[in-house]
Amino acid sequence: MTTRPSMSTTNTPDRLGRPGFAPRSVHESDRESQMEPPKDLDQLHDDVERRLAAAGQRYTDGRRALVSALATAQRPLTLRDIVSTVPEVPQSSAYRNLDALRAGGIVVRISAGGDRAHFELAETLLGHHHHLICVSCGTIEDMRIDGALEAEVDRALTGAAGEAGFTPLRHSLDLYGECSDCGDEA
Amino acid sequence: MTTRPSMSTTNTPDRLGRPGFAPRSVHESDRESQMEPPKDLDQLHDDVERRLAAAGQRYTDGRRALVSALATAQRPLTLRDIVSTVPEVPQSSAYRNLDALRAGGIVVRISAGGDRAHFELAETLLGHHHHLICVSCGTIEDMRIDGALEAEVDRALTGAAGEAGFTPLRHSLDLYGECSDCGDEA
DNA sequence: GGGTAGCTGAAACTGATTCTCATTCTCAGA
DNA sequence: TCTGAGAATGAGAATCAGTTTCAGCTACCC
Repeated sequence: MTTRPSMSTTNTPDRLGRPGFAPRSVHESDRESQMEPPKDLDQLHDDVERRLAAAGQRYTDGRRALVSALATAQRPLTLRDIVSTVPEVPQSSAYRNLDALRAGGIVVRISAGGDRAHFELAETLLGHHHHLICVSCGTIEDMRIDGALEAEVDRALTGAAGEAGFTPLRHSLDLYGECSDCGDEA
Repeated sequence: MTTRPSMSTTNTPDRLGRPGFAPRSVHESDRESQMEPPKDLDQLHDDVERRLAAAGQRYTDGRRALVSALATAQRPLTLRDIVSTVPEVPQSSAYRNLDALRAGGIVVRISAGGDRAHFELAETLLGHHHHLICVSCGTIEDMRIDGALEAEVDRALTGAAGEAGFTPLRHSLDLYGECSDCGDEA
């Protein structure tokens, strides 16, 4: 369960965090050995194109630009971030295309970081990870934790869910705090 | 302007779960022994009143009604839920008072469950807990997990946060899935 | 070339949340 | 009991993220 990209993604091709595209955070050098070598952007685009095709959708320039922006950013972005990074894609198209990418299991939407939604590539592309969320500026960074602990958490949650008659799909484990930038200011 | 990025509870008294007010989920009988006996509503109101007073704010009827609604609900509520439970408090006052209660560390706002925010009593009143979030109907239920695992998660997160130069405040561990109601329908 | 389904951009719309402002309430001090 | 200051309230307007609509465009198949 854990990793199912996102609720709406009923057509997601594969299951658990298959590490994929480039590593994104500074603190994962220790994982590098267990990961496939990071894909480059071209490989990512090929992968995305294949998935969209499987979902009967085209991989247009606009969508390609969005995926590039998300892949390059190394962290979840708000719609505003995305639109300012890729100004040639108007807001409405950005929303619509992110939606198409979500339906294709390429992108997930995160609601944790305050008022506005963040978007990032799905865990099937990035691997399972968690978030560091700055309570001051709302920035979200990726982080990974030990696999064994991950499994234990998953087991505990599944147990608790069962007791409540709840069918588990995935978990989210986020840490709220102050990022180095905001902490320094204080 | 209230704009303080939602989680602005920078004045929250303490970090991770000090158990307090009544137990709220079915699966915590095993914790009961380690908790203070559950407070009743009157005690809760006294506590809240004291905290608000300390923050230089009054505990008016409207605020009291909101706290009662949240305490009675046994789960996080949306603004809509709250207003329909306490129709004598108009929407604008509800938002404003929830804000005051947030500033006083009485209430927290949860953004996990989709588009609309949920509100619940702070962990200093309810004890540390997590959420089961239904991806179909958006309902959120409380749940608790084993204390030892909790500590381990906390340690792991704090470690990862440190590496990223991040000052940890609290974590959130939520399970997404389908609640029994929505699962049954399918 | 013609047809068609999927895309696009602009603009209007929706719904949650916040702000404004006139009015009312509370409470300490006179 | 009265008063003034400041806090709180209620109604409605404003804001803003996100969604929908619609007419025009494009890629692709025949």
